[in-house]
Order: sequence, then C-alpha cells, then structure tokens
Amino acid sequence: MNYYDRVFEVVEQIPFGKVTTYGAIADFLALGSARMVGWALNQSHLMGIDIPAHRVVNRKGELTGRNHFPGDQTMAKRLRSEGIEVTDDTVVNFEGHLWIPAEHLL
DNA sequence: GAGGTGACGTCGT
DNA sequence: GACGACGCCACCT
Repeated sequence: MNYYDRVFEVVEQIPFGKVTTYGAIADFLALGSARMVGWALNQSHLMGIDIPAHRVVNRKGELTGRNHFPGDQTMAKRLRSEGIEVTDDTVVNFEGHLWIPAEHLL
C-alpha cells in the first residue's frame, strides 16, 4: 500500500458538497508534508484514476490545482455543480464547506 | 550521489 | 496584512 493509495482513499471519502485541504490530508495520513498530497493527486491524474480531486484545495480555499484539470474552469464548475460557490478561483464560505478527514474517518 | 522540482504550509520581515 | 524565504519529502534527471 503506497502512501498515494491512501491519499486516493481519503479523497474518495470526501462527501458531496464538501471540500478539504492538502494540509488536512497530510496531517491525517502523517505524510509530513502537504506537497506529498498534491504530488499524489498529480500521480492520480497521470495514472488515470478518477477521484474527486476538485474537492481538495489549499489552506486558503484557493483552487491551486485547477491548472491540472482540462480547461480553465473545470474545477470551479464541478464545485459549483455540487452546491459550492466559487469566486476568483476561491471557495466561498470555505470554512463552512470544510471537511476534516481526522474528524470523520478512523 | 547530487541537484532541481512541485495540486503546500509556516514563519519572519 | 502582503510578500519572500525556508522546510518539507518523494520523484525525476
């Protein structure tokens, strides 16, 4: 079980209409670095694994990973379709939509 | 083996 | 509060 497989597991557990941060996942999995999460998601993208990576944002709620999705607004569109308001590549009421893995997963 | 890179985060100015 | 520098650690030259 590679660490990025566990990252995929966590991301798949994010409920509809919720978002989480790289840091929260890194802390939950004790990766030691939030960059690992982003890198794992990048791998998932390259590996063709379908996970809701659009629900993972940085600590400010910014869609920093949008450049890795096809198109410019793909990430924002998917979030809006889930009832999450996105303005200027940033999740509105980010803390209200925030979902912490450590508080919901074992 | 050394150096550079990256979907980040924290601390110091 | 905004910006820059550093730390982080797996992976790729």
